[in-house]
Amino acid sequence: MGSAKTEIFNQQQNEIASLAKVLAHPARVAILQYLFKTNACVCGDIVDEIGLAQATISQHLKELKQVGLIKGNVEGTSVCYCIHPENWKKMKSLLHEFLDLDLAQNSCCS
Amino acid sequence: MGSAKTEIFNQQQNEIASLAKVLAHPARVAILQYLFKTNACVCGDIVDEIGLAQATISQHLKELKQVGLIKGNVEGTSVCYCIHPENWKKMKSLLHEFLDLDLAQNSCCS
DNA sequence: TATATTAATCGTACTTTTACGATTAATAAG
DNA sequence: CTTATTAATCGTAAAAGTACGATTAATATA
Repeated sequence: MGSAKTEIFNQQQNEIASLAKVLAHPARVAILQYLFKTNACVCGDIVDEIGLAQATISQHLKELKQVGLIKGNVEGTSVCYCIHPENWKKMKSLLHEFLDLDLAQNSCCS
Repeated sequence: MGSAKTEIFNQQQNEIASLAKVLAHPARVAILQYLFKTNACVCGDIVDEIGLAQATISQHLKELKQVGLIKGNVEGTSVCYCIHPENWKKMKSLLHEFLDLDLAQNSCCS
């Protein structure tokens, strides 16, 4: 039905999925990398850096902001974006916890 | 248009997005966690463990198999699944590389 | 005040994802 | 050979995601 049955999963599973979902588009990955690279906050340069329409970038920025990975400051007519350090760290630890699950020494599927 | 403009992004960005996309559903997160937990490979138990229809689970398993995170062995009338250790490690290092980008000591957005 | 600039939002078209019942294919058991 | 079991695939409905032009809102400048 196009929408996941989140009720049947626990909070951690849904959180991991939500965070992964926001990383599941190359444009958003590129935006985050660009924000890390420029360090100083950036606004509409993102539109120039990435080759997508202004409306599309704005939409992606909204999603990144909604999960809390970035924050934006209004500066005159433009808006300055940057990584949200605390929330980035939270995401990191949540994903690390999942990614670092122990691999079985022997798997039955050879 | 529903499909991402992958041409305008580099390979790393597209790979990160692809891997994130497969983790972007709680059912697939739950399946992976269950495979880690059971260690020994599992087949249709996954359908019982998670409360989704057999066809839906089969679809999710297909996606996990397509990105290489799991593999399946036919055993009689049932199929045994497990984590693909090498590919899991590859995904881990790719995502770690991205997640561990350095945070700026001072961000201009206060 | 009028005009320019910047970014968010609206409306829309199209694609992909999610979910499930029904069917099919393959193997095991009688 | 027939029947049961298991899982993949098909078909389909509904929801969500992607992208962009056009519009709107807010601020800066002349």
